[in-house]
Amino acid sequence: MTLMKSNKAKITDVAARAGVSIKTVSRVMNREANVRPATRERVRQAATALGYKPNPAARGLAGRRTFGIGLLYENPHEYSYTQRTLEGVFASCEQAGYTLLLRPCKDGAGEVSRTQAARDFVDQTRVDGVILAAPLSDDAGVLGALRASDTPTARIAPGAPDDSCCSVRANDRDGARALTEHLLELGHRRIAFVTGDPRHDASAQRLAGYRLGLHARGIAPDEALVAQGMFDFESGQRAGRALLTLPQRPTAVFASSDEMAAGVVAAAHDLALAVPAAVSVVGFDDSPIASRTWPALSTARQPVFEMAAALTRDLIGQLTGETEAARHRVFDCPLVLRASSAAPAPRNAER
Amino acid sequence: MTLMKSNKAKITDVAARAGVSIKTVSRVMNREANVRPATRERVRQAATALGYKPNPAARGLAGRRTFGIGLLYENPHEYSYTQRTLEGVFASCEQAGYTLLLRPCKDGAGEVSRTQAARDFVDQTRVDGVILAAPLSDDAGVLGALRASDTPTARIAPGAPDDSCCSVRANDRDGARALTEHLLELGHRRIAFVTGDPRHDASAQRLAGYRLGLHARGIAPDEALVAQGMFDFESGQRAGRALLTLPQRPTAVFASSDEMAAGVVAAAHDLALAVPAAVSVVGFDDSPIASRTWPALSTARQPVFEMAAALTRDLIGQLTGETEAARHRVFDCPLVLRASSAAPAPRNAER
DNA sequence: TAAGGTCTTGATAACGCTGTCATTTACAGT
DNA sequence: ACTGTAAATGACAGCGTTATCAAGACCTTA
Repeated sequence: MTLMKSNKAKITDVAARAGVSIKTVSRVMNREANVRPATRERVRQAATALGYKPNPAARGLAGRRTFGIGLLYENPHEYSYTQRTLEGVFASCEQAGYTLLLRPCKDGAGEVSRTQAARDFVDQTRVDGVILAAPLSDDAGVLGALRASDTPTARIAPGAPDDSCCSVRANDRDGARALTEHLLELGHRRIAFVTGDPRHDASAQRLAGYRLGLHARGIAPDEALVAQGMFDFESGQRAGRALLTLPQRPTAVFASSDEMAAGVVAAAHDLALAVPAAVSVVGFDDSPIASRTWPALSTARQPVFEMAAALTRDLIGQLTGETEAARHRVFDCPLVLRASSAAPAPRNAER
Repeated sequence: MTLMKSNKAKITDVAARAGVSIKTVSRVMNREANVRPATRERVRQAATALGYKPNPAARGLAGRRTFGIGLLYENPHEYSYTQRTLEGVFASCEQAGYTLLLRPCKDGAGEVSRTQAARDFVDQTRVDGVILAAPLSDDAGVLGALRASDTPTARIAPGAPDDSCCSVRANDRDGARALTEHLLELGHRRIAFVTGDPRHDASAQRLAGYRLGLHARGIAPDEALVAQGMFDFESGQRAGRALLTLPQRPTAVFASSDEMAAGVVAAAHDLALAVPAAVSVVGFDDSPIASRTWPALSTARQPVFEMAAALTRDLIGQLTGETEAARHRVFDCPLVLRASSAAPAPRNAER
């Protein structure tokens, strides 16, 4: 007869092999204090020898925690942003022994169903905590559902951080201001701006940064040079076409996302305007597309991975009781200068 | 005194309210047969009234299944591919009441650690099944670890489908061939090709399709026109530069991914070669970047979402025993013609 | 009307872990 | 050696489900 390797080692097997009670094994596996080093070692060896891995379901049932972190996001206007966020969240989860669960919340669904999605998600998974990507981080329904279910929450780029949730955001305003100043230093005076999705607080921040930059140089804001976008390529292209066919064409366009900036570049090409010779274009984010357009985009780097990783660490810290108060982190957005911005053509070259 | 809403309804509460045993509640919640409609309805109402949601940990512990599906992927050469895959997997998971767990396997880590990552993942999560994105779907170590742990697996774009795993793939060869024929029909004769990451089976398939297309028109293959790429922008740009500075410059370049095609377009711009006037460029995938370059890329659409969703359905079908044999699906890649391909300049315009 | 099913239902034992609390052991101070 | 306190350990009761299996209810059919 064949001696089949028994299925899976359980805590009792380890306890038996190490000659201790299951409780002691539990203590060792959970790195609890008050276990004699020799005992700890004995248990460790038994566990290794048996290839023991605690059953997460049993742990969850007995201990009322799942070691799961949920990431909720709406349909991304830009794939890489979500992906990089996810990677950052994962990195911190892995380090802390947590598992990452995902829940995309399709757009097109009304607010009610986003709320419902959040509710369903926590009911179905019982994650220990959730991370909300923008613009979900400002969705009152989702926030309410999470609070009702008593699930610790952390928010990415919330409009109004509050002290019940950790949060993280980029310093959009200063980044936008720096980018504006970069264009001003190159000699631009007519600088157009393409705004982002108004549901994201970042949109307002970036616009504010742009205005601040102009103001600091005493340039009067011209509302005709501000076009509405939605952070995506299409809206950028549309805005670009509108701005670049203005009677008094701007010499530079600051699109407040790289996607939109790529759209502006495409619009410029369509109009046979060379970038940056005829018009400079800058974006925001330093997403992959920034280095894939031609010419490559000058932009401000949003450290998405680092932001997500830090936020996740904070959330887990809160879960384990290591952290008391909610942390609110702000990350700077350093300029990344590439080929799409240059000094404007001399005056006589303009039409 | 305040009457606090009790914490969470459990199965005994529902059973009590409906006047049945917990087993009957369990049956109703799991849609099992052999429950009288009237009873079923009574239980349903009790469950709804109490806001009852089964505790997944308890379910997992007692029932030896977690209703979790894991998605393992390596660092994406292209963000949107992973993201779209993930969305497709999620869609099917949600529909079937499964939860999606994620595990990125960073590249740079050696094969051992990818294997270890897979092992750790299933140990830590005890998911019911795992989906492997390419090129993990051909990683012997990962495959072995999964088999050893007896975890049902489904593979995206595996090199050699076998009958123990469901799989799905695009018809890369025919798509590439159609794209090649498109260029031939436009009148191109010197068509260069940029290959993809040799670890992906798709790379070989696309190259084969290209060759088949040429062969069918009796065009002798010219190995000087085939450059090695890795599916990413950088390698495409490098290959593009090399190909476009050849003494006998090709009139069209078929880069076997959109990312690389974008790189070729950038290389053409760098060399002041107009696209498509001086050189046509086509890609493969129809990823977001295809419509964001200028000019927008002609390409073949890989229906990633649909592929991932179908594969996940198959896997879940296998888990629930509805499906017996492993299915292997193949999806066509329809051409998407945009602005980057056109008839070559007349002969006398060439150098 | 009784026998022989089939459909419904329930009692109760797992599932593998953590929490609680009691007990044992170790060690410092006298 | 003796007591007191702290550290280390273990017994055992859950945690909230599903699985097993037996029992009861309800039809058919002869």
